[in-house]
Amino acid sequence: MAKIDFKKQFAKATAQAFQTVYPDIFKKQGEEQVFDNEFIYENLEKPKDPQLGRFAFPVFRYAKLLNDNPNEIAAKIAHKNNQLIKNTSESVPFEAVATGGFINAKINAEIEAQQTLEEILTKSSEYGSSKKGKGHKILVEYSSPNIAKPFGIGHLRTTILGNSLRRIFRKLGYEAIGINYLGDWGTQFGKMIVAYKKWGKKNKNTVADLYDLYVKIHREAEQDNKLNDEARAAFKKLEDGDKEITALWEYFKTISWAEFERIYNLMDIEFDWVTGESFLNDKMEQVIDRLKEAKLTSISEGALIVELDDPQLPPCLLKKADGATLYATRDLAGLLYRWDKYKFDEALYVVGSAQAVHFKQVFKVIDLLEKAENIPENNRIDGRAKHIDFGWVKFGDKMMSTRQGNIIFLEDVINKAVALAKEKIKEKNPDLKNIEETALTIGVGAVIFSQLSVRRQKDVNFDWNEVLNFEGETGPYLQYTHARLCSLIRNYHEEIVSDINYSLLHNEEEKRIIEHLSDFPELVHEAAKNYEPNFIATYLLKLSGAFNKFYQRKKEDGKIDKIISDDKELTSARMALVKAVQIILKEGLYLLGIKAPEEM
RNA sequence: GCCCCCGUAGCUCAGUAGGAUAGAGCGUCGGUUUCCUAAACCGCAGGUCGCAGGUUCGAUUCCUGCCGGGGGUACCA
Repeated sequence: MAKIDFKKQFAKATAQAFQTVYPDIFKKQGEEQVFDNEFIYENLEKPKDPQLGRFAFPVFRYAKLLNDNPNEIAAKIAHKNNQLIKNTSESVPFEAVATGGFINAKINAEIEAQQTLEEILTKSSEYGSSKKGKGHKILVEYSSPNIAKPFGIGHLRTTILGNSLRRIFRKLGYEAIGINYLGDWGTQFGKMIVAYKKWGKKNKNTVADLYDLYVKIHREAEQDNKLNDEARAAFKKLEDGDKEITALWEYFKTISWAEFERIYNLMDIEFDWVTGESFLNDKMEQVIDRLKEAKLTSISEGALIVELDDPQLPPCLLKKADGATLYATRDLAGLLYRWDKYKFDEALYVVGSAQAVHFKQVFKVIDLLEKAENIPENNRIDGRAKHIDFGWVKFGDKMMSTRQGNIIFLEDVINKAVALAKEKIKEKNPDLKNIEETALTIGVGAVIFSQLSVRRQKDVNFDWNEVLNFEGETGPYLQYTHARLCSLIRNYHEEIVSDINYSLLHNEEEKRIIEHLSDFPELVHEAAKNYEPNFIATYLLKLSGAFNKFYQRKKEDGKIDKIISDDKELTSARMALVKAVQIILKEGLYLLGIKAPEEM
């Protein structure tokens, strides 16, 4: 059976109906396109109440044009629509129903159920995958913690967002390359070196020790300006390749990376390329030369700058008055390097919104450079690089700031969440085999989900009670639902097949679930288009809610209408649905970076 | 000063390329289990969608102004 695209069929039939009912509409110059099936397809929406139908088309806009009132238009079109569809197909895919000024399409639920479940059970986790991105390269830079600073929850958001985006784009066939761009260079290392020489322990330093030094020197420097001078001098030495200073810097890096790696392993965060700002040390001068040759640079107050022809943007600083480079210089060199190396279609920077101006400057400089060098438009970076910004993580109404020491260590958060998960398991499922591993999965799942349950650009409050809550709209809730589904599959000792009696899945609860399942592919596209993993998080909550409702539905006698019953035909139909939900829930969680336990 | 983001139920958030009575979770109160995992489900209560205009058949959604919160605004990242 060829797959029916209900949406397209409905749009097409509606367009035809318009032309049949109002044959003179084409006499109106310039209005034709609003009656063609593409326009209608694009303007289809979901009815508020799913009982009204699967798609809806509002006709208010036509009232003036057709000189008729919306209710009449909807009624006439719906009527004609039904006539047309009955004449053209054997099995009726949908029924058009006029409600007010809307034409609602009640689609044939049995056909949709069959199409959807057959496809999911056949493709399994590949359902919703596509080849859309085939041949396209997309770089995703995320996490990028700073050496010598602890991995705080401030870095949690970029890490989780980027990791998820990488997986989402891969699902759509893109070659997505995750980049961890470590903050391993810059004047703060001058401060670190001075602090370490003054107060540091000789051995067995942890990141926490280094961080104490970092906070201390920031405080001291506020009182004593000489420290800042010393720090600048130290950083200059580092840039000049001083042996002793470089060894210290390497030492800081080793300590830090050990901690970062431990956290990435705990959280199952993946990268394809781990690099750092220092990687660009020998690549900045050539970029500066290019900019000079393009006559874009100038000296202002002793600093080397690029003036941007935008009154909204301050000039981009390439070199400070003391000759040291800045992070914009490094990002410029980095972007040009990545362009040479990858020829990407898109380069995403998953970085907090505080750096919006910085990225605007960097992208603007690139734009000016490419124009000045007359690079052909199809070979330009311009427009391909994007700042994927996100809001702050606040704690007790304060912004997290590593400089002020107002920070929560991510590892503490994970440890607490895992410990709590362990407690819950012992309380609820003490016989569980791999308690340690499951507790880790759940604890980490809770932490990850806490960052994805809010839209990117909003600030999030870090609230222990919320992160450590495993009930309601949380990661563990989704995981629990998944475990439940797996439990059903275990208890059903027969093979799950898609060759079932689809008419048995006719109740509202089952229909809602199938509708959600059928929406999944489009949803993944939307998430990618908006760089917004939260779409998937919200979707999974709805899917899980719909399933749990079905799972605990009661019969008329007040008892649970069990999925596995003596009615073999019914059970086999329901189990096909169960399996499909399990597949999608697991896949959706994977896209968020969360593991789906089979038992918990 | 200028620029950007945010302002939806007591709290945390969905909903926004305009559309049909604005939805969840947490918290309060009440109910459901001789157990297909109650980390669940059902119900009650809770809203001038910051305020005021404008565009529109229709605005939480778009535009303007204002109020409130946050961020940014050349030698930090």
